[in-house]
Amino acid sequence: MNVYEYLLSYDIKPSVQRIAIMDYLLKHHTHPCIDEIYMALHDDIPTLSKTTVYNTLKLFVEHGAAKMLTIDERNACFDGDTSAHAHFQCKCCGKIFDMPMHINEKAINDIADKGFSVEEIHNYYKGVCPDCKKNNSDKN
Amino acid sequence: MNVYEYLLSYDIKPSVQRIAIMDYLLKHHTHPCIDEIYMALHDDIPTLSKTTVYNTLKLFVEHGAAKMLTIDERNACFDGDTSAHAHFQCKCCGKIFDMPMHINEKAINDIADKGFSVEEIHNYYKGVCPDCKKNNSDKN
DNA sequence: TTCAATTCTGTAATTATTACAATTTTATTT
DNA sequence: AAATAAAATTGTAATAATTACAGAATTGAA
Repeated sequence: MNVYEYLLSYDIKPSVQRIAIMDYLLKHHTHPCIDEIYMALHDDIPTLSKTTVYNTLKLFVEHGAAKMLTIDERNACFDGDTSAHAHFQCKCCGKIFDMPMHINEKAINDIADKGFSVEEIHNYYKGVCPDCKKNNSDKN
Repeated sequence: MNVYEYLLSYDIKPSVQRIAIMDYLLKHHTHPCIDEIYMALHDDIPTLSKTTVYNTLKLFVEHGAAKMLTIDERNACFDGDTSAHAHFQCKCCGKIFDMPMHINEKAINDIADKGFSVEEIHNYYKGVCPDCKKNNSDKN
């Protein structure tokens, strides 16, 4: 399935901009922020507006085609991988990595039993990634 | 232990402002944002500056006396309860509730085995709280 | 009491995000 | 194919959260 059809499957009308943004999300697992996407696509689509990137990602999230991450304190990041998975952000380089998510059914049930409707599960870790650990030890 | 000693135990020099802010955090489990704290303390300390609230919370987080939550998309929230626990934010009213955290030792070990140093575990849910569920059904 | 260090304050600057009106593009109807 | 309507995009301006910073106030030590 190409990106055009992929967007249609989420009830999103494909446009040049939307296809380019979704394509970027699907091909780059860097959990990009608005600016990363905007700058990356600016070469191909010089008329692209940052407002369009904002609007488009909001649309994607509303239609379930992307997820917004509020892991980074500075600004929102976006993930084209909508499957259940956890994340790890390196405090040193800021990169966000994908990690497997182990859903605890009992924990969810306990919350539901208290009368809460659970719609989203967020799970992430912070620490230092292997690369930064290596680089830091090299300095000594 | 009073708040004065509590701050000292985290190597934080107590001042009128710091004591008031930590006291607010310890007594209110609402996961307040900067503005909530600022407005709540403004009556008692009319000279309080919002910059001081920012600086103080940053200091608390650095010393481990408070945790910053980036659950709410609008602005950062703060938690004086530094024990390991999860959260639930209601998409309707925005309130953040405390939930028990079930740490999955195996998941942490798997991440560590990949060469990552895990320093923080974040776990939260989003959905609708019991009160909002009730209010929404009342409208029908 | 004097001096130095720390803390606090208020304003200005910065940055991310949103609002909105005008323009462009796309789809539909005649 | 031209005219019309609807939707999407753009760019600028506004908003809001956060940070930078310099001066004032407070604290602690000599």
